[in-house]
Amino acid sequence: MLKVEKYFEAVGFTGDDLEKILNAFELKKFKKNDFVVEEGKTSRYLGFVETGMFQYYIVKDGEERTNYVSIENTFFASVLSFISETPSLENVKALVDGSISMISKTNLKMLLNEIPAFKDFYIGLLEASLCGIDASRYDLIVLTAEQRYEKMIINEPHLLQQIPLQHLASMLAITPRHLSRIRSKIR
Amino acid sequence: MLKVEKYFEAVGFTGDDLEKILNAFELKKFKKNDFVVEEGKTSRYLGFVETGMFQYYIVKDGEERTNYVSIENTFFASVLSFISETPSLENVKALVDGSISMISKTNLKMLLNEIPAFKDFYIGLLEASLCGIDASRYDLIVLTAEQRYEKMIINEPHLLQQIPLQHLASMLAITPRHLSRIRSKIR
DNA sequence: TTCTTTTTTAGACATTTGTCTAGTAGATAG
DNA sequence: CTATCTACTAGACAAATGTCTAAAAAAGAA
Repeated sequence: MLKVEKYFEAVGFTGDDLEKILNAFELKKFKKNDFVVEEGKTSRYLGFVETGMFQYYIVKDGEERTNYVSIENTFFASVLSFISETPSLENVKALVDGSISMISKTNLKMLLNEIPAFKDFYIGLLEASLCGIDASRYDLIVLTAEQRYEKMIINEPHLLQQIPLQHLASMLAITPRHLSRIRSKIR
Repeated sequence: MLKVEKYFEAVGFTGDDLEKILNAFELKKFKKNDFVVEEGKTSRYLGFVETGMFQYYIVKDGEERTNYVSIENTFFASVLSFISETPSLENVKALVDGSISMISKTNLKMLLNEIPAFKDFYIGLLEASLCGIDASRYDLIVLTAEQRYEKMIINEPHLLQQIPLQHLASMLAITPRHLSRIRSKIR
């Protein structure tokens, strides 16, 4: 059973509605380093991570700068591209083998029109995303790099264990060199 | 005529719906340095700036750190507080005398339930906010302080003329000292 | 295992940014 | 007009962070 199914059940969808929702998704598999979204191409899909981890990053001066990493049981999209239908500024690629339940923008609109409760679900999803990204931006402004790292240890310990430090560094908006310094200081 | 009325007309609302929407808002006036939202208090209002400018900031180590400044004809809220109904981390205060059309969360929910098209409007508002804040976070990670300042000159020249540099500095996530340095370098 | 590649650490030094402080200019109040 | 306050600039120095480089450690492949 797909995780996306459990998710929508837990949110309260049943019967025909649930079936219609699940039919709107399709499962796609990715091998390590496969691209889900490529810079310059418009991404018309919203994804729900079934398995694996997916890294968002942009290439700046030849280097990968990671914005975020999505893990199992979460929705994700290349926000700007998906919403405004413009070429994506960022890449999304699989950090390990994994799979994503994806829904096209067309199907999403169909669900929004046909299932009233789905609109409320989508509003909730947008609101939660807004809170998450607002809090993240807030941290970038208010906290020091060291404080952001400590917060990551507490709030996202799974990332620490699974993701190369170089990627974590750019999520913290610092260089790997500096993260190494912070780590040696803290221990 | 209130700007919020023009706004909802332009978005396509008419007749009873428009009237119902406008009745849900109430106009509040603020004098310079009045608080719209206070840290620690839950903010249950969404606002539409009619006149003036309103500064969001948090107090860190006794200093004001500005997150954003809202100007005329834009919606705003203390996002985290409004959506998740938790005490606000930030203050919002009037930089000059001004007025805001405000709608309570209760009234917002009422409109969402009673006017189907209002749900679509709200989805659009959330999507636009998400794009805006995502782009802003992106800039904080990818651009240097100098590049962020140059972008502000191009995209938000009105801020430059109206807002004290100390506030602009913290919007750029730097100190006034450093902004002064950047300004003298660029000219 | 052994070889190879990737990840992580860290030294040395450069650059960026912050802190503290003071001075100047402009605004405002009396 | 004078005194006071606020905004802005800037010098001197300190702290934070980046760059370049190399080596150790860990992970993966043969």
